Amino acid sequence: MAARTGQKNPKTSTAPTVPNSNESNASSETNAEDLRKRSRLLWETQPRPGRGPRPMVSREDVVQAAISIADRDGLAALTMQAVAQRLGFTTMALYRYFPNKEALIDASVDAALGTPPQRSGPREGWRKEVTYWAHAKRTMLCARPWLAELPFVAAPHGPNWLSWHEAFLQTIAEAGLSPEDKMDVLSAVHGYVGGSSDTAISLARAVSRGITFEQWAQAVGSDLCRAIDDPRYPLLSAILTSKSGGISEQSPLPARGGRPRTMDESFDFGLDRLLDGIERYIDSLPPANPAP
Amino acid sequence: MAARTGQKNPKTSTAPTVPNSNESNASSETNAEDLRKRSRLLWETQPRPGRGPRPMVSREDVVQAAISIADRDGLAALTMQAVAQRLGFTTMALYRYFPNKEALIDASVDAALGTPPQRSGPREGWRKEVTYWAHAKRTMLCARPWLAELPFVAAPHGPNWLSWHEAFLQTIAEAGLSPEDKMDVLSAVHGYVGGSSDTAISLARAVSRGITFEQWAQAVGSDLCRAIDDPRYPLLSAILTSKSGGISEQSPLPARGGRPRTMDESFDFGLDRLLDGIERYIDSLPPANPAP
DNA sequence: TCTATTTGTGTATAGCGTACACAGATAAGT
DNA sequence: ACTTATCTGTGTACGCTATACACAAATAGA
Repeated sequence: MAARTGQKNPKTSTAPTVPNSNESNASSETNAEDLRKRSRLLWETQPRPGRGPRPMVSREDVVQAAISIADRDGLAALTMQAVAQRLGFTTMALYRYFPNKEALIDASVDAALGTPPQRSGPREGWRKEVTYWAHAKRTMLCARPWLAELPFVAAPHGPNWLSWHEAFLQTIAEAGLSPEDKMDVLSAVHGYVGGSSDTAISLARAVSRGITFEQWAQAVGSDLCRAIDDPRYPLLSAILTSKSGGISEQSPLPARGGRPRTMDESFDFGLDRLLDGIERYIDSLPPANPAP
Repeated sequence: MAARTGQKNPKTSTAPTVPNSNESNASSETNAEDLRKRSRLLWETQPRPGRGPRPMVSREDVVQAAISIADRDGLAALTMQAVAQRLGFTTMALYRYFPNKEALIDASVDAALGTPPQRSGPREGWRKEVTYWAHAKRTMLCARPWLAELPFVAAPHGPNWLSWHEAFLQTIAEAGLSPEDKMDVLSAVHGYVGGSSDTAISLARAVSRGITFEQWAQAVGSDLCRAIDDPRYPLLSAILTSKSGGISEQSPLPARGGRPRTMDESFDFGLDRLLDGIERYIDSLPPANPAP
């Protein structure tokens, strides 16, 4: 139901070129309507064609082709022509499956997110479960570094995106938080994981393009090291010269305790701090009614 | 010094089209060299021309033109032609200032970051100082939502980027952390702020394009609300139906305490948890030698 | 069987980043 | 002052992108 809108020629809603005025690009309501349309395309499945010839592939196949291109060569290589070629199609044939590239990418992103790994063993405490979730998410992001490259922002949230949220809510289901606090804890961890994985993602992408770890580390490190002896950055300079002068083998800087912290350990350090704070908050809550 | 490399025609290092093989796109070492070149362009100032006519504008002017375009119309509007037109130039004239668009964007990003606001009053505790820093960073990101739109990742870190790091190190200078821990605390807060500002940034961009808060909230909320009554998302569904069935006026969900939490308050909630955890870590450290 | 509808194709277009050659302007060396 | 090497901005051109549009073949309901 609600499959056919009656309108014949929807006149794709991308910016209509506006040849006269290049100042007013906010087409008043069109943009908000756009968001709704994108979301609809992600969620609704078209109700079976009817009359014409069978499509040669499924939308799922198109998405898989797009993903495998992005996986191999990065987001820049993900062009309509590349996808079409991989499917043995003309470029324009793709527009029978998705109305534009944005819609194809929306679908590819959600498919690429995948679903979080199913925890099968016995349930452990919320803290361990959250840590598993965070690691799984980070691993997923690093496995598909092109997701972080997306220039399309505020993409609609598809089924898989929601499934990651659902999985997180499972991890803290028994922690005794209010519904609102659950959502805010989710936002906090979700935000931390996304934001703190940038470096690891950048490394993953570099490696997937044939750059060695050493080359990457040297490039990133040499940026930082420009601070050394620059009077604008006395504290940074002091830290960088305090032990090893630059990026060490494993991580930007060694940790207290002698052994250098790896990049993953730095991530876990921050995650542990955040979870410490959440734990303290949970402990501070009045013990409500401890039902079962 | 080190200004002229002697090489005449550097033969710009973008992918050389590779007409025969479209499989090997990792030009072995070229990519790592690229990173270095980008960094150099960001940091080194060309040593004054010599012989020819005076440039009509400065590199700074070009960057300002680029920023004002992105500020007004978003990253997609930032084209070489638009920048040139705003300066009264031909498109190709820009290539006398920056070797390619990527370099112009690198410079624009760093300039757009700006420097963190100078704290003039008396120094307060590290925790308050870190909070100020986080708010300043979040405000800056929301003021320039196109920064989050950047498809170019792993951009080199310029002077302003470092200045934000330096400012953070000031906030925790007296907290008694080891150099390594300082860097990891910095990474954690930096990551949290960046990752947790996504929603606010998305809103800022929508608003700057003429979408009202209500329209935006409805679009984002309706995505979430697809979870309701979907058997795949029982927990999410329960939360969404527990109080207000969707996104409220202020924030995704109301907070415990009756009044709904605003989006900014949700951000602060997560930040406070993280800082609680950091505080606990600091308190757990052996008191070393309390010098002054 | 007829016919409405849909698929994949072919062709065309506007806009993008940018390579290249050139004319005029400028300063260094004479 | 004159020459000349060098740098600036311009004009033109190219390949690539997303995608609008018209069409032929294929299919299913009438």
